[in-house]
Amino acid sequence: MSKPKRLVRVAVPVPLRRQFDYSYTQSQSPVLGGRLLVPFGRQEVISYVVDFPKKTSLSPEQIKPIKAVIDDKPLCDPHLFKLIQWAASYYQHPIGEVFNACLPSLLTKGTAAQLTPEYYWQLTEAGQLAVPATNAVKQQKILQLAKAHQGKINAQLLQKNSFTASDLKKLASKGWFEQLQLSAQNTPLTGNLVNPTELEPNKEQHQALAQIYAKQDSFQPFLLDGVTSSGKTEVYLRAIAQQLERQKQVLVLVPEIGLTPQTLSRFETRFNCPIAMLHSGMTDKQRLNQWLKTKQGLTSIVIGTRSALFTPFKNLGLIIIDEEHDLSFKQQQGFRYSARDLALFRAQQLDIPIVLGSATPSMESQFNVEQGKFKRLSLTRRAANAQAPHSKIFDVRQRPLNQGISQPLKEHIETHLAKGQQCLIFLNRRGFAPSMLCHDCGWLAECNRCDRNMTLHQQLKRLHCHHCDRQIFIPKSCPNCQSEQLLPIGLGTERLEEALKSLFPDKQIVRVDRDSTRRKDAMHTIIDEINQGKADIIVGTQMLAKGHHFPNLTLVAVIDIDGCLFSADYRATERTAQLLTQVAGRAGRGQAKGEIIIQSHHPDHPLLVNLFTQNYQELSKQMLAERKTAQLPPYSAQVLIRAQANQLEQPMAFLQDAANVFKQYSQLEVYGPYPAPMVKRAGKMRVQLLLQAANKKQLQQVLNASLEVIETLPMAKKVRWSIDVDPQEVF
DNA sequence: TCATAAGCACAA
DNA sequence: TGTGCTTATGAT
Repeated sequence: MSKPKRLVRVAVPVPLRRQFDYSYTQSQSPVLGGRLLVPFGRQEVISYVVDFPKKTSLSPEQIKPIKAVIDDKPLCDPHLFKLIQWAASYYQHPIGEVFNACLPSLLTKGTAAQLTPEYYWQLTEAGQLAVPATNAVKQQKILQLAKAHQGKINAQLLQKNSFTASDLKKLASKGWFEQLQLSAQNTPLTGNLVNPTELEPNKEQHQALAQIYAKQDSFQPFLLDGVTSSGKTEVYLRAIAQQLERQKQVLVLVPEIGLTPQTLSRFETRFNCPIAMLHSGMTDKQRLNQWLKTKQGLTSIVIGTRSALFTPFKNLGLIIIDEEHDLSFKQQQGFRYSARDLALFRAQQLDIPIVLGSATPSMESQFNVEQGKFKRLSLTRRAANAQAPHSKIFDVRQRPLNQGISQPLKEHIETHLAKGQQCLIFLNRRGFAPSMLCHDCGWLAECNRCDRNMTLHQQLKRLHCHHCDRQIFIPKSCPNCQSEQLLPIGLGTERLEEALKSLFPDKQIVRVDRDSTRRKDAMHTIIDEINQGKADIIVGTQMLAKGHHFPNLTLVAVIDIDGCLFSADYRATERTAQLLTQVAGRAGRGQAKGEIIIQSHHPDHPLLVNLFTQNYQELSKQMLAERKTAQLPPYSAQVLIRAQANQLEQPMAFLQDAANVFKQYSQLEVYGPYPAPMVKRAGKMRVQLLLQAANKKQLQQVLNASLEVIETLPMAKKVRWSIDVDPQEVF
């Protein structure tokens, strides 16, 4: 008889929908939601405690003892722990991988969950008076930097100005600086957290706030539906202020590219409290520190992109989701969660209000308003003196286009420029040209690993596949017939910029796309330049569509939207309408009236006509009605099973087997399997299977019952497959 | 005949 | 997913 063992059930970060049991000794004390080091196969891995089972179906000799306990206190509070478990089950994703995706990367590697002290450098009296040698340029610059910041240089400032700690250590050895510890505990969380403001909310903002205030202690989702420049941010700031005064913390989620410096500085000037801004330039250590501080209640506001949703809070009082319609809230690979939807779960659990803001609300949120789950708060008036812009569709059929620009558009640009105003030319295609063609034999530059053309980047002198990242030098001659007549095909932002430079030789033209803003801080610099009036014409991709505020920008021109008007995906209309509305919203945010011009070969297309004779709000009512008639989400629920392998036959066969399993459930509609919109990507052949049920609950039931069977299908091991609950791109 | 690549099973 | 074992391929 073996004596009963102490058992612990853990989640291991492997793609297995299974949990594993280990034993531990009396001297070890693992905690729920804490980490363990366990032997796993031939390795040792970090794993997460999810349960302490009384008994197990395994025989005692199968159970290995744990190697070590890493945390003596839980990493996740019970709420976060429950959120993670719920998310793993809802998105049908292995729970160990979910833990890994939710925690700061240092914690997944086993780093202790302890705040490491942060240091800063303080300029000494000797440093104040120090005069470095004339050739010691770096020393001079560091001293200048210190003097510009009250003698204090912290790690961020150091990094931002590309100095290193060893530079400072050298100066410290001269006695010019001393290193001091920044104590987290001394940051004030009481007293005057909110700085006064002279901005008075208008009537609509007032009404919205009154409703939010009224629900300060209970779960209530609000859809803050406000046209561009109607002052959504001011509503956020005041709603936050109210929670701060009650000693509560606030979580603000923003889209990936929406972290505009302007919005951030508004937060910083308004609040006199520690704000954790989780941005991409942060080191892993800084991230962990902000995470730990927030958990201990040492920060008041957390602003971050989708993964910030999983920050633990001591006392969370409000969640805000800015630009809630934005696709970047849905992770598109691995653990495919929607931060917006999980935020709702979190708010419900904590019984706190949540505000989803957008000028172009998603169909899902409007549906929730319709169902009475969300309360709509409308802001219809543009702030201050801003007038609604005037919009026109230019029919470019049979008209000559000079690099995509029609003569009337050129004249409109001239008119605005003549008044000293700025123009934004929008083209959602980066690079010089979408492809390259041989004039003699018709050869086209295609990616050999994907079903797409390679984009021509003239500046980088490369052909670049935007789908698999393959890059090659531009060939001098055609690989097929050796002709040197290789021509760019189509129009990208690089080429448009070049064309505008020759059309308006005496004007300043800047380009804003992923390529021109790749360098660190480049975005910031460019935005500053635009606001200082150093740019007359701005060429940009959707990067510029959101959130930016350029007071002197009066003309927005959309060069080529035709490609977005026809798509098999039912969500394409919604996305195009959102994009156009957001881009249009950049015009006329200052005193002068704005103008929007859309060039199209389909000027009678219902989407364009409806968008401009009505507005997004009206159009979205129609779109919602169409979804209802067709029983498409949000009036139904979908899951997409994706599979890929080297040959098309394998994922096809697997998904056919899977489809046969799913077809046994009468609640389901099964569509497919069918080849993915881009069949070949990065050398893999991709196939998908779409499942639809009347609602999310039914879909969950079927998935829970059927995935065990799917996993054991013989083909399941031969292909790489994944589950996408509430998919964003179906066709 | 050896060396490397591809396929496969398994994890408590 | 990472590992190690087995099998296939192929160059010399």
